[in-house]
Amino acid sequence: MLDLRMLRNNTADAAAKLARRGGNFDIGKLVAEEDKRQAIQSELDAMRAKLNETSAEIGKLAREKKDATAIKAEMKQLSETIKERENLQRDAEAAVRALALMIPNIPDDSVPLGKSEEENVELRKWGVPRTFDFAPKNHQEIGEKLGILDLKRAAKISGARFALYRGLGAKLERSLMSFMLNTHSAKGYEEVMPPYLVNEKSMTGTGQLPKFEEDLFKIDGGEYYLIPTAEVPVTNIHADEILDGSELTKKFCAFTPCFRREAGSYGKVTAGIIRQHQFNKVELVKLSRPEDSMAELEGLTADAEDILQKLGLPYRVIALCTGDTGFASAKTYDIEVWLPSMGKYVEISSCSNFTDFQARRTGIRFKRDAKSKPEFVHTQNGSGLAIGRTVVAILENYRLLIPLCRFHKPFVLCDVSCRDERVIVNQRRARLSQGVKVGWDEIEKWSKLAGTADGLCYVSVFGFDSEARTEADKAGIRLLEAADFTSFAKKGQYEPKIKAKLCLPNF
RNA sequence: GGAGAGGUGACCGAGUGGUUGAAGGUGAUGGUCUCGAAAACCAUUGUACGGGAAACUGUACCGGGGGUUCAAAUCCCUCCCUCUCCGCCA
Repeated sequence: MLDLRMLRNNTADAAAKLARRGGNFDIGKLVAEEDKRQAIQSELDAMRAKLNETSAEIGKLAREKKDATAIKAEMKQLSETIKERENLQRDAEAAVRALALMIPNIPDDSVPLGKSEEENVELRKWGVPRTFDFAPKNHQEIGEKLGILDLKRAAKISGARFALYRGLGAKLERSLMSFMLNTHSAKGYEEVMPPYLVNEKSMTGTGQLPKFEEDLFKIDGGEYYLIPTAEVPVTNIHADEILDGSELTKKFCAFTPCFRREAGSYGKVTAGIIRQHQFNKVELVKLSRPEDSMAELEGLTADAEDILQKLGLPYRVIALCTGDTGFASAKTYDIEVWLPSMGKYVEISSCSNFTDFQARRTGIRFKRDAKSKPEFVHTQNGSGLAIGRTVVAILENYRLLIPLCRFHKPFVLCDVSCRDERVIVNQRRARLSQGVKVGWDEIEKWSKLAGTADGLCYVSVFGFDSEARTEADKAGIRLLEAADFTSFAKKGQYEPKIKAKLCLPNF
C-alpha cells in the first residue's frame, strides 16, 4: 500500500511513476475517496466532541440531582445521527482501502524502463554453461531413468504438476534443503519454521490478496490459504509491531513447501517439475531500515547467488524492468540458472525490495530510539533457492554422478552404479577410507563391474570449493571438472546408458 | 470433543456505568546528586487521524465486531485468541 498522504500531496508525480509499470492506476479516484472520507471524519469528530461534552454535563446534573430529560432527548437525537454518520464513514473507509490495496508499489528510479520481460536487463553471469554435442536429456528423463523422479505416479496420486521424489531423489531434495538453510543461517539469518496455512490478513499484508486470489489455494470451508511462498508467514512475524531500531536489519531464512494454482499458465513451461502446484523452497526475508534497504537487497541477492556458486551451477542475474516487476516490489532481481535441455537460463530465485509497501500493509514499524516517531521498515525477500529447480539444474548440468560434495559434514559420496548397489558402494567406501586415489581407471572398472556394456559413465563433481578440494586431496580423491566430463563423453560418441546413484549423507 | 478461567499501555497489574487515555509497579528517557557508577530523588514516557506556524487541541483505540445507554474498559450478544483440567490424537 502506498502512503495516502504522499499520494495526495504528489498525485501527478506518483501517477507518472506508476505509469512506468504500464497499465492504468486511478490515483485520482483514490485521492477523491480519501478526501471524502476525511470530510466525513471531521464532521463526525465535531459531533462526538459535542456529545462527549454534553454527556459530562448530564453526569454533573445527575450528581446534583437536577433534571436533564430535555438534554438527554437532544443527545439521543445526536447519538443517532452519529450512528448514521458512522455507517457512512465505514463505507468511505472501505472504499479507500479497496482502491488503495489494488495499486502496486512505485518502481525504484534505478529500475530499467520497459514493458515486458523482453526488456529486462542482464547484469552479470557466473560460470560457463556446459555444451554438449548431443541433445542433452532433460531432468525428467534423467530423473525417471535414475528412478529418483516418478511423475506418473505423482499424477496418479494428485494430478498434473505434482512430483514424487523417490529414494536418492528424495534424499537429494532433503539434503539441498539442509545445505541451503545451513549456509544462510551461518550468515546470520534466523532459521524459522512457519505455518503453511495463513489467514487472509497475512496474505493481504504481503500483497497476494486481494488482487491475486486466483493464484492461491484456499482451504475449502475455512478461512485459511496455503502459502505460495514462505514470504507470507515470515514477513508477517512482526506484523502490527513496533520494533526497536537496534534490532534491524532482521534476517530470516525458512524452508517451506509452496503451493500455487498456476491458473492460466498452461502456455508456459510444463515439462517435468519446473512448474508445480507444490514445490519446496528456502526463502530469505529481511526487515531493514529504509536507508539500508537497497544495500540489503544486493546482499540478499548475493546470498542467494552463493548457493548456486557453491553448487557450481552457471547462472545469470537480471534486473526486471518496470513492466515486469511484481505488484508489491519496488525493485527485483531474478537469478536464472542454466538448463542445458532448454538451452537457456531459467528463473530459480527472485529477489525484491518492497520498500515500505508491505510494511504499511502489515504494520511493521520501528523506532530509531526511545523518543523518535515510529517509521515503517522496509522489507526484502528472495528465494535462496527454489529447491525443485535446483534439483533440475543439478540433474541437467551434471548428468548426475556426484562423487563428492559438501552438503553436510559427512561427505556425500556418490557412486557410479550398478546392478548391485551395495557391492559398489561398499567397495567404493572401502577405497575411500583407505585413501586410494580414485581416477578414471577406477571409475571405468567400477562401471564395468556394475555391468554397463559400454563401460562409460558420467562423473562430475559439484559444489566443491577450495575447502572441499583440500579435504578431497587429503582423502586421495581426484576431483573431476566439467571439462573431463565432456571429453569423456566425446570418447564414447554417444550417451552412456549407465545408471547413476546418488549417495547422500546419513542424517 | 467435555468442563472451567482469562484477554487492559513496552512489560506486570488495578479498575464493574460519568474529569479513566486509564491507579500502582517495572522498564526506558532527561535531570539532580557523584571523580565516575550504583542507590536515592524529581520529571517525562502510547498509537492513529484531523486542526494549528507553534504551544496546543479535537476524535478514536482497554482482543475483533455488534447492541443497551445521554454516557461503556466497565452491562448484554457474538466471534477470535490464550491458559487449566478431562478425553482423544502425532
